[in-house]
Amino acid sequence: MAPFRILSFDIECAGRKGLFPEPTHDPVIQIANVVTLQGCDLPLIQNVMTLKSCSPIVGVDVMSFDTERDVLLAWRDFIREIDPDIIIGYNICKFDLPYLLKRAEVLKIAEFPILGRIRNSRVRQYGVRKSKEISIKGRVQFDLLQAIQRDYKLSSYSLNSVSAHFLGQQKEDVHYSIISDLQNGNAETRRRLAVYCLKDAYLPQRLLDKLMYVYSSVEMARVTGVPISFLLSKGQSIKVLSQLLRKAKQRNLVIPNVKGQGSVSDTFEGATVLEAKAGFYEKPIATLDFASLYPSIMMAYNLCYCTLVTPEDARRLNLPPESVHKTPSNETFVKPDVQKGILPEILEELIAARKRAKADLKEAKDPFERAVLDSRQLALKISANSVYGFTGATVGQLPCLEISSSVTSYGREMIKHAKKIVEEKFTTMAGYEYNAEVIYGDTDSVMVQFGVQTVDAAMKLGKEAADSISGTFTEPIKLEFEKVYFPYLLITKKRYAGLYWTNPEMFDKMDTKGIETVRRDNCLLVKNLVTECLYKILVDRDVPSAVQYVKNTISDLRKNRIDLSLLVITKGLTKTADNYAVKTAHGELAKRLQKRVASTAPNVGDRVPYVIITAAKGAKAYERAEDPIYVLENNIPIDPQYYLKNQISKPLERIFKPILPDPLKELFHGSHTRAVSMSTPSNSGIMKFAKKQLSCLGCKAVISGSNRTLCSHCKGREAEFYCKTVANGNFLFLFLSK
DNA sequence: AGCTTGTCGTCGACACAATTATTGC
DNA sequence: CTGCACGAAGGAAGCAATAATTGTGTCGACGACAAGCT
Repeated sequence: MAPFRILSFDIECAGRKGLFPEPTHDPVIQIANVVTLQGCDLPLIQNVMTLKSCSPIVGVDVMSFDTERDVLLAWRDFIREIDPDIIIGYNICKFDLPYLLKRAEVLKIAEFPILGRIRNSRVRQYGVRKSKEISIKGRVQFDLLQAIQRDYKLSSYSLNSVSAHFLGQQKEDVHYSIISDLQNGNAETRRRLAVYCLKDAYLPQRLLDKLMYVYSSVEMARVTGVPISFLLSKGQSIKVLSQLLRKAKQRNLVIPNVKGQGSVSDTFEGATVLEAKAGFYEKPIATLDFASLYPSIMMAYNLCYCTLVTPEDARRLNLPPESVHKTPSNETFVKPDVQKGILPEILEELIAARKRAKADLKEAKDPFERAVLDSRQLALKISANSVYGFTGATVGQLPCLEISSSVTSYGREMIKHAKKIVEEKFTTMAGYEYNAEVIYGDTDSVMVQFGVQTVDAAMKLGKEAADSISGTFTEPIKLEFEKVYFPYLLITKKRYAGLYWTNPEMFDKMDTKGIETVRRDNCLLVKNLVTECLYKILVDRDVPSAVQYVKNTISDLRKNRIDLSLLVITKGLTKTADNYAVKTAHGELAKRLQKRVASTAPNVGDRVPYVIITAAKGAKAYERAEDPIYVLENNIPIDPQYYLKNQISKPLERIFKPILPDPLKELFHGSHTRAVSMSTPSNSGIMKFAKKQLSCLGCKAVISGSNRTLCSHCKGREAEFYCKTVANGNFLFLFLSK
């Protein structure tokens, strides 16, 4: 099969100065395209289509046009000539594509939206208000923003920060307010804009390649039987439904349409989380996991829509007890010899295929092949796990709480059973050296302290326990020994940290769950501080050094020596400010920003970055939240006390609690807490750089006057250089959205 | 006039429930 | 292949758990103030 042709593109629009471009008013001024073949590193074609003249760029085909109409039509012709299989970009499905269509409509270019592969098929836009869906027949659209938002949890999803995260490189950020200036300048400034635009087309291609999206998407589409476009535009349930339909057709069964069947609004009981015996464990903790718990339960007990026996069915059919399973939630399902379920069959296939993929993965040496196989096994795992969720989705296509509540009820029994067996079997009475103790467990796992001192011994006992307990369950339910934590810091349910060992020689990594280190709603300062402390405690086993590190950080914070970027907190905006029942910092800030500059204000679904500034005593946090860039620009003082009290003290207290007798006293009381100063961020490193630079930030010429950042030549391009400078300072990308 | 006493409002501390965001599995 | 009439549609995995913050209510301390007493 010929390799896919992939087109990555980005458009720039001239907005009225400082505002987001409106497709009804503001023209498309540049389109950058990068064409690659799947599997090839070098771009096949790189070009830029611009309005008005533009200086040449080495290696790039720069095409200048007199009218916007010519630019759009040139792009249409380019698409038809290149005939790409996949069209990608960043936020193309919500911005670039609808914008182009709208412009063509405004300019009355009826012949523009003929981009598909079916002759004369027009590009169609579905949905008027909220969801814009554009169909280009025969070509797959793949929006990297959507993909990354779906697959990765990041603090910011700007192309800049995403590129920094995955590719280790940043783009040249051009402030939205100067795009018009660059366009209205000369051929040279338009060249600058073109380079920027081209980079925005190039980065999505790099991301697609690096994250192996083509492989994983094709695999996922293949195993679940949905089009690739569904993977980004629709949820999990469509995949399960697709598999169900596929299987049902083979069996000559029909699936009822139950959607209009009133509101099944009640919820069902989920999994058991064992009580966490909090503490710092300096003995190895073995972790036993049920492999694919919920799928194996559904297979073991033949749970399916077509095996469920309702009370009426039971009366009518009068089934003998030996041909049914009675679940702990008191539902009845027939055994496979009466009727084999569709869901177990789907799951069997998915799991068998995943096993093959894993085996292939082990064999594979070539990195390219490994990438394919790894994404394949991952796709199968995800598919298997979402089958249970589908049956419990009361607002979904085919809810069946009898199945989902049965699954969880079996799960609850099994984790309790596993705990009981471990604690009954591994005792001094039975000839073992120590009494084993289950210190924690969540849904499908038990953490066992066998009492032994070495990782090796814990592994041996773990394997023994897993094997003997597996034997007490129905096939294919299996308890596996997975890893050893040593040492292990258990804080509460769902929050712990430890060194993760899979072989007795060396630990694999430091693993943290639920703690501030893995949460996105903390500032970087807290995240870094907690990570560093845990590292010192768990890896170095040096508590005094961790304490000293905390003290130094507190001292720096008090003296305002912490970079502002480390103090930025981000939270997702889930609804508009008016719809919040209680006022929230990010919600109120979003409301204020909306009033300030509506075009750049955060929307629902965006993450809102903010810092806490000083204010009158007793002021609520939501009154003190402020946009980090606004804080920088206006030299507003931040509130170190807030960060000390509300951000870093509690998380540190929780971590040190099992280790130090009186953590608050040890960490927060002492000479390092005395040096209080109320300086503004202008004293911090980053702004010193920006304000007091003696050479011009634009052209690096030395400036004679003292209070200027730009020489007379570069005056007037402040915003552009501001962006560049801050981006180079490894700073702005952390929170500059859009 | 100077003191005592009672009332009233304010403030801070604290407990508690509700809301919100996020993660674990 | 094109044009027209007609009908349908939107669209969604789950629960358990922690922690921060807001909002509300209660309680006690404290000071201001006025009235009354010596």
